[in-house]
Amino acid sequence: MPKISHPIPLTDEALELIAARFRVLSEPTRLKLLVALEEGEKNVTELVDATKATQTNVSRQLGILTNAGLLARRKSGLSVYYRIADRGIFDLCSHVCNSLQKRIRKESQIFGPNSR
Amino acid sequence: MPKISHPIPLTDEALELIAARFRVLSEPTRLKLLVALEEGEKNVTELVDATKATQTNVSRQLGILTNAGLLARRKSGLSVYYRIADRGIFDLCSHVCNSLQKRIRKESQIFGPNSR
DNA sequence: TGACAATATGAGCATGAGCGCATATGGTCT
DNA sequence: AGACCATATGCGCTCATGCTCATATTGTCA
Repeated sequence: MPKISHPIPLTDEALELIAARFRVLSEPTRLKLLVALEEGEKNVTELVDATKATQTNVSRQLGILTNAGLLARRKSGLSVYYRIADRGIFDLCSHVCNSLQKRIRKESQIFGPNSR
Repeated sequence: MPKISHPIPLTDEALELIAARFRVLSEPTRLKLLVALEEGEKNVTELVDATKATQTNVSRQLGILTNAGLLARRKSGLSVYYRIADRGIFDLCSHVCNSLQKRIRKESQIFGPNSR
């Protein structure tokens, strides 16, 4: 079992920052916004339509994502357009997806390969 | 801007699961436990020492990590040994670290390379 | 079996986060 | 300026979560 050498020493403060980043990604509404923005930038109204959330909530979550550095804002007339600022998050998501799939496969084996 | 084709369709339920996984990783205490276990398995008492948290809290967080599938348990006499069950989390963490470093570098540029 | 050690768990408290309502802010057009 | 639209924000409610104290559970050993 090789010990991973971290690029950064994992002090309490570093762990705090990492946890904060994960926390930003830990809400379905915010993930939904990120997914909606994957195809390209959208304004708030479009995002409200895409996510079926209220305008208030969408604005709030966009704010959180933006000052976490995940989104960027661009104002144009009355509208504000948001876009992904850190595409690395999609890597994160697909890693998580793989891990979840692996786990689900493993769990379904417990009930036998040909159950239900 | 290429559209990423997700291995899994990102339904609301899928996003819920992904968010839940991120939520598990969004607490410094739990991250500290994962880091402590990176070098190899440890029992609860050792983890209490390593993290300076209370025994109650360590047990609780270990429980959460375990039934998220990130840790595995092994009982031996009075002790219970925990180990990393999904080493992919360290990839996740280093991705986040890189992303955070990039961001910090970018922000410090705003104040000029020779500020402070 | 009884004493003891390691771990887990129930109850309660305090804090934080998501959400909606109403309203504020900032921009456009006539 | 005034009406109107898109977005942001203060306030309050509710629910989830982390934490601790006390206690239960499980295993060991004399």
